[in-house]
Amino acid sequence: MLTHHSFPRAILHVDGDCFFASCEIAKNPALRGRAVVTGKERGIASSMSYEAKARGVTRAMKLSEIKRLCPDVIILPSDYETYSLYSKRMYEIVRRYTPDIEEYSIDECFADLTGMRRPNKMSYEQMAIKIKHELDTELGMTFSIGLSVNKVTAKIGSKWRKPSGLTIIPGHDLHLYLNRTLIGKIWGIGPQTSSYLNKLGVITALDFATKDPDWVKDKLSKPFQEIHQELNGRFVYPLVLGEKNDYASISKTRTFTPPSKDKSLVFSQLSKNIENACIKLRRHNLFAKEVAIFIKTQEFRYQALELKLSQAISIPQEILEAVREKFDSIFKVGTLYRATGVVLMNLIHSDTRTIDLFNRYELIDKVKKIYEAVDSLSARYGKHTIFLGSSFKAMNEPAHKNDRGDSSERRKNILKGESARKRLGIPYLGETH
DNA sequence: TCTGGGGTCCTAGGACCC
DNA sequence: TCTGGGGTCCTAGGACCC
Repeated sequence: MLTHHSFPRAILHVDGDCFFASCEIAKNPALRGRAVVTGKERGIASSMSYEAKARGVTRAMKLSEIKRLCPDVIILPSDYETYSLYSKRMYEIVRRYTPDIEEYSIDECFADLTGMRRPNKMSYEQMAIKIKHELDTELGMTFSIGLSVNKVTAKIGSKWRKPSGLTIIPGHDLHLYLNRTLIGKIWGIGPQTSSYLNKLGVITALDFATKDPDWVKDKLSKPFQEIHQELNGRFVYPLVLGEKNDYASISKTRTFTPPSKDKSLVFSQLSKNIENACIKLRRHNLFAKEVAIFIKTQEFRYQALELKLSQAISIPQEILEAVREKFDSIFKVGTLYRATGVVLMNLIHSDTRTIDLFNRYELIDKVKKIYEAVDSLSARYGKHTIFLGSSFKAMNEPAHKNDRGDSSERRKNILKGESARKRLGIPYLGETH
């Protein structure tokens, strides 16, 4: 075993440059050279081409603001099917050089190239160069790449020069890069921790890396001790190999405009979210044993409830049944609501033979047949061809449908919001802020 | 950084048990 | 009604990521 004397790894991080906008341009080359922005369906920019960035367009900027800055901008709705396709092609190109790929997100992946010099008959650097070249030319967009000794430092590399950068950071040069990187820019160090560290006199990543491990242990929790290790060149975070198909939780959240006091409308919004969450659940052959729902007021306060289901389920009716009466206990008359959401937790795979599933094979079979039909109709005619009566009111509101139309009706429903940094917490029974 | 949406992991502290 | 300590499991909430 090699666990005792560790050898340097060769970890690659690949990051698509303004990925969504680049996919749109790759798909439609007539857009090349233009200011392209995606996120039309939300009313705010989610990705923009460098031409748009050069004109001052930033993430989460309102479309009206963008048009003012840049009247000839092309604004497109997000097209996740296309982005996923390009994403898969990205993984496959990297996979030519190693089977050890982590499909980290739609526009990023990690690859462990360690030990592949002999089979590939080239150095790690040559592999990085070839991978980048193949990605750029075959996909028609640019990628930024980092090559280093672990995931955290490979990420520093891919961020070092953008767009279209390739940065190699050997272990013995790490300090040169860390010295020029603010601690808050390190993967896994967020605003809380970086301002805390700043107060302790830690400004750069090198300041942090050179602290004693005992000091770090004393001041911070485990994830940060691990980051500290990686910044010192150790390999701590393994790559998560293979396709992502199991989930710890599945959630669906939607903000609707305008906010409403109408109980049946709010409930139908929730119903729609539950339906969509269940579609995803079934797509992955999963069943949920726990569900949390919440409604969010105009003042961003949450009312939530959580229930454990006696049986694992994957159809919305059962969840709705369980939720319906309880909904009344959290819904406050006269309060304006702006969003609803559902989180399905405690998920189990359908081929896991558990007692409660076993007893329900008959039902599951029946429901499965119905929903197979529903899901296939939805696939053919659009996601919302068939929906529950309880979702009806929500279906009449086109605000967030991903259609490419641009009716005035759509326009008036476009979200006025900006981006949120805060993750939605799900407080247990009652309110927080 | 004033409010999208979808995830993951960790930890402190309470409940409960011996 | 005071006094000890240790272990495990669970949950709410925090922090972070894309």
